[in-house]
Amino acid sequence: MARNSQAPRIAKSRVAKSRAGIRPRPGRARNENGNAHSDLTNGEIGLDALAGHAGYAVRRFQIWVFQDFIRTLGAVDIRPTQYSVMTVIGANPGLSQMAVAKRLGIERARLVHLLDSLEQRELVSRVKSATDRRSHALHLTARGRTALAQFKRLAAEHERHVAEKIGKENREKLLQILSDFT
Amino acid sequence: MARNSQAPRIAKSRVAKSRAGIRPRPGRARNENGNAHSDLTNGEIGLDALAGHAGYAVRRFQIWVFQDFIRTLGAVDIRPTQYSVMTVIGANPGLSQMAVAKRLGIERARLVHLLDSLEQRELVSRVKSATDRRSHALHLTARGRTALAQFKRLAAEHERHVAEKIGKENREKLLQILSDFT
DNA sequence: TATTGTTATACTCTATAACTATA
DNA sequence: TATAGTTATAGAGTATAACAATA
Repeated sequence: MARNSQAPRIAKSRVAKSRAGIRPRPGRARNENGNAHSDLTNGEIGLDALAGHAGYAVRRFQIWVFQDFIRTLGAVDIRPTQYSVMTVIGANPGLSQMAVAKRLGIERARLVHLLDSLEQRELVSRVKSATDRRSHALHLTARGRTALAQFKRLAAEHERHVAEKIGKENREKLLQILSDFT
Repeated sequence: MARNSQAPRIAKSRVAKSRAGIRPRPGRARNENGNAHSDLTNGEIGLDALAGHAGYAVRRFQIWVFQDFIRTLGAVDIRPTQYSVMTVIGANPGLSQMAVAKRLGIERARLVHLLDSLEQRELVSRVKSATDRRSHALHLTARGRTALAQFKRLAAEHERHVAEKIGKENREKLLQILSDFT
């Protein structure tokens, strides 16, 4: 083990850690609530402490959902953010990059790269705005419209996976609870 | 505008885009559903197309929740993942790094850096396991236990913010729906 | 002066691979 | 051989700052 070894070790630009002298009570593990692993009697790692935290559950769920989305749309190589960009442009052709970025909560600097990639694939095109020559009007190409229709069918399949995972009613309740965040 | 300008432009390792000839119908914007901005009558950007997508709502909600967590625990400089690591170690002292990583769905390589930072701040310590000298038993330091108690009070305040945002009942329903992901 | 799109940088997070010391 | 911890690297994603063209 490099860390904590007695031999001097080379560390590039990282602060020295774990001074060898400091070691806490290495005896029988006792948890911070005073009980000796009472939450481990089932052999699993106790996480009661995180159970009441909305953010933790939401994070884990979001990871699952995105992974399923990426898997389900893997054959067409479209990720969630790319899908959301194409969907917004498809429903609102002519939007500027700023407008799309604001609507989706994406940094405009990042949208540049997302659009570069979609434009290379000839799914989206930038058109110079006639009224404001600083801005681009965004459109789907003919190919992009056809492709988006397919992406939407796959996304619907993905939504069915979500419904299978948490239950149809729960999915609908979830969408209702989070409707402000759409 | 550098992009699409007629003058030659230097592009480092990026594929040439937007051949100047190809420009889609720049006329009146018409959306891909065939209706002319029927979803824009209120002056807002239509997103009906994303409304039924659980992943999108969950992503936006998760961003909000994490930002509030980071803000609420900003004074103690603890981020969600650091909090979850300390909480699991606090509730299950003596766990190995692998066990913590698996339980929280973190890459073990990433946990190394997370623990480096927590160890530098003397909140967590690695103790060589007596039974398996490859592994470290993880413990909170005395300082870590005191600190975690304070973090938990702040996290509880954060949860109240969540309840204010989506409603007390909705928060509880959400936790129930997502209980499998804890 | 302010805004749009762009470029660039830095930092976080994720995903991998390889290395070491152990088992 | 396999596993635990570590190091390193590459790709997303996020957050900023600065710049040119245009308003």
